[in-house]
Amino acid sequence: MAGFRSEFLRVLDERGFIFQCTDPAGLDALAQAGGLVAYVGFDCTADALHVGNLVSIMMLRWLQRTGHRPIVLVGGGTTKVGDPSGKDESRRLLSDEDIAVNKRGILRSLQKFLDFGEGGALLVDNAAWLDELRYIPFLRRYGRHLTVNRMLTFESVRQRLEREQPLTFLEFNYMVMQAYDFLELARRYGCRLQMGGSDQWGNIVCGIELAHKTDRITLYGLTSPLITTASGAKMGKTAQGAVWLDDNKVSPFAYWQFWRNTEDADVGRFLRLFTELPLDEIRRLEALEGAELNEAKKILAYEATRLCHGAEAAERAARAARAVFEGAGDGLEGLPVVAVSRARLAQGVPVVELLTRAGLAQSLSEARRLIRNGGARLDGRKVEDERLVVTLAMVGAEGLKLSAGKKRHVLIRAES
RNA sequence: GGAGGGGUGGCCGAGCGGUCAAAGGCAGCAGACUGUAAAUCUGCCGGCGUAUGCCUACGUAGGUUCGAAUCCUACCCCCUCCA
Repeated sequence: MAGFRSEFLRVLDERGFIFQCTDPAGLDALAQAGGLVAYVGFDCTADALHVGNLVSIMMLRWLQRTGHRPIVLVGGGTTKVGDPSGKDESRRLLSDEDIAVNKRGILRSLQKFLDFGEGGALLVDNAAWLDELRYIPFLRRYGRHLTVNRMLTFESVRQRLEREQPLTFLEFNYMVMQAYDFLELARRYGCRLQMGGSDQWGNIVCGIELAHKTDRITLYGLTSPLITTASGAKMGKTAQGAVWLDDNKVSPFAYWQFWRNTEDADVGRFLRLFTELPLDEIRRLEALEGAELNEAKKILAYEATRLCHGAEAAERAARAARAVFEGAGDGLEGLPVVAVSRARLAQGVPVVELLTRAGLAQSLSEARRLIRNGGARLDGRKVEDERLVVTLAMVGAEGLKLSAGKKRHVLIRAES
């Protein structure tokens, strides 16, 4: 599918964003003409986005950078229905309040990547039209164009049926809602393209077909490959769950570390997808071998963190990493800080409690185990006694580095 | 509506009156080896805890028993077949 003429598709293609496209040539021409409006939908099930959403976000970012207009559709309405594509069990239904909170968080995550200023990216909530949809008129107008035969062939549905897991009518309607969203966005904002992960293909196509039948307009769909790590794990899921793009949930230091720990085989691919470095630079970096490749990982970590948290935070994270892992300089202030009151420290705080508070262990028992396994350290020295009590003097003015294993570190600070 | 099967720790999955905080696998955490990689090996892996100690847990609620994840009753949920 080489030879795109529009900058937008060329970039996406070269960087590995394209999995399927309904009509590459047609879309290319449209993009070439300029002023393309495209959207990606995010559901509202959490109060932030995570690394798993990053591919879509980067596609929107490139869209904007190459002179087009991104629309972010949050599923305030569809979240009330629940996407069956996840193939797990039905999702829990959220209240309006949850959804409102989540929407704000999602916007917060996105603002770092997209410009929502005048004439820029648009944030739209499909509750605007879905909430007041009237059943009979809707069925008469759109239901006639959608055949169950067709819908049953979609992957998301087929999987459920084959696995003999229940698929409720409510969920079955998800794709209808999403199809209608596309149509509605086309009407309201002239949106012509929907992008998403490869699991969204069926839903996207459904919208394209609907729009063609009702409004006789041609819409386009573009999906990105499902990103897994070289060893097959789903991207962006780690120990504590998702790697969030929100610095309140995942510190810039932890975010930087996430990228730094990329598997060798993924470095090139991730540089293309998750940074904006020029391709020849990336080719040079991914050609590095053995331990040299670590340099590429640091650059990946820096660039990815910069996009998400800004240059300054990325810098601090990089410095903290150098201090912690290479013993170079004092960049410890870049570590996530856990503040403990002076008064508390004056009385003495058990290390196990500190470990738990710092999020390095989930319970006191786990903290204890960590110590028994020899994984807990204070300023680099192994904690031998699980009953150890940390005092104000130990923390000092500089703070005290508390570590769980080689990779998780936190700075304990006294606070008045 | 009828008949049958099933609900066990984050997931899968054994257990079917005591020796069960519950085999095994996956995931996770830590240690060793390395390059903050991968692979491999070792340990840990409900909570509280100085503790051979206590608490919570095998769908829910009761009951039988010295003792129940295991037996009985009711209820809820899921699946299969029949109508």
